[in-house]
Amino acid sequence: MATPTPHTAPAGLRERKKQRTRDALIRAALELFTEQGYETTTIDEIAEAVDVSQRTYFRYFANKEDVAFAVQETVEARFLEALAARPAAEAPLTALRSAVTVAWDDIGDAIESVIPVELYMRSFRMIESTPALIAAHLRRSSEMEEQIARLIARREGLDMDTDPRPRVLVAAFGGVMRVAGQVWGEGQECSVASIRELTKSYLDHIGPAMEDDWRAR
Amino acid sequence: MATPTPHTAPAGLRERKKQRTRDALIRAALELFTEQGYETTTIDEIAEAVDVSQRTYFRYFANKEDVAFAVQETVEARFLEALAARPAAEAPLTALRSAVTVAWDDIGDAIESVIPVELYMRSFRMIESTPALIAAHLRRSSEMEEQIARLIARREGLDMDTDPRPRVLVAAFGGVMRVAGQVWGEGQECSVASIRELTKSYLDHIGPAMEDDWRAR
DNA sequence: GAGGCTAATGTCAGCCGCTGACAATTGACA
DNA sequence: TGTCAATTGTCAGCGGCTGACATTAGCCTC
Repeated sequence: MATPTPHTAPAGLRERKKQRTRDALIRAALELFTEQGYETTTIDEIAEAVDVSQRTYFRYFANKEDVAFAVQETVEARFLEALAARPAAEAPLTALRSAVTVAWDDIGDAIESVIPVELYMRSFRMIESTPALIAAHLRRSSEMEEQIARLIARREGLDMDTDPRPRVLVAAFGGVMRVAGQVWGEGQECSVASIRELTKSYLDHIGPAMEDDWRAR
Repeated sequence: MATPTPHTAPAGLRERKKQRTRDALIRAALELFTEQGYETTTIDEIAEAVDVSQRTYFRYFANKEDVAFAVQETVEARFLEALAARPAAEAPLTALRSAVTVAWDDIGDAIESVIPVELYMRSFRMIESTPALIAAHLRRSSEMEEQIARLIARREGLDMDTDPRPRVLVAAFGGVMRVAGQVWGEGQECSVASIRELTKSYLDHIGPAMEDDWRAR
């Protein structure tokens, strides 16, 4: 049995060329977005920077927003893999926490193969300060949470349609992840290690946050 | 001292006319959106139905999405008022729960003064099945949650920048509210009372959902 | 109640995101 | 090398959205 999902480089010249165009579009778009702003950047500019037609851009990305989340997509895929690999004995929240911790190690390389981490971080900030991208980000996150909740429900042998607990837990988890991302984006330390540690410590607050009387202690 | 916020009818003819145009645009838009779909409806159609120019539409609403959330806006305002009025002695989650319960009673009338509740419900379903509107809905919700978290933090005398608990609790609260809205939209019972009860019972799950071992029941 | 003021509206031109259709180019494979 | 299929470019066009300017219509004063 080989690796669950290879993450390998493609074979043919045609395929490699496509990959290069795609990566170039991502780099150019993020560079332009972070430098002059998302709204003021046009698709024509992105396409021109990579020397392809506007129509070609839309053959790689369905819309203007998508290119901003292309890297995030791989990050999320890695996390889902890591979560699915957690032992069934772990409690739900523990499994989520462990999966995040484990996944971040692989993720760094996956990001760096397309863009420098520093650009990834800048685009993070850009997303959080652009209303249209915030909306897209949240929608993506909620789809992600739906998948995660399904996974958790299956682990625990629960029916998501009648038991709201998977969704509720995952909603809290997702919220914490989002906040962690924001704080990381605003900070100075742009290493992958720093966001991993930030996430871990924030996740430790999920339990205590639900107590009734916060003023006691 | 008068009522905290009047919700009264405006005075001048000019003002009343504006209000009527606005309401007519909302009604026409929701009717068209729910009947033939959001994407396939054009602003020109909405404007024509109310017999105004397309440009006028954009003087009332900043974009195509906004008109779909016009009613929701009043709903949210009522909730915030209700929350601010809760006694300081209540625990955070209790205050949220009580505010929701109290607010729904006023909200029914506020909705009905613009559109029939049945249309409100249909538009709810429409929003949840339209990707672009889901994104907008989530962004609005997250802004709402930010406000709520701020309110909660102030009640408890906490600093939101250092203490993540307000955000985490409100994230869970917001998630549950969203799920309750979805379930209500998909159901048959389109009364305001039904969504109020649904919300109440769902909120009761927030505490238990955070336990470590769900299989211990 | 006539006239001036200002807010609301209509009209027009134009940018940009996005799509379908068709032609031109280029890698793949016999 | 020649055929086939995939990728790309070009073009036309729709719909969301905006600025600019002219027109209309409520408001307020004398």
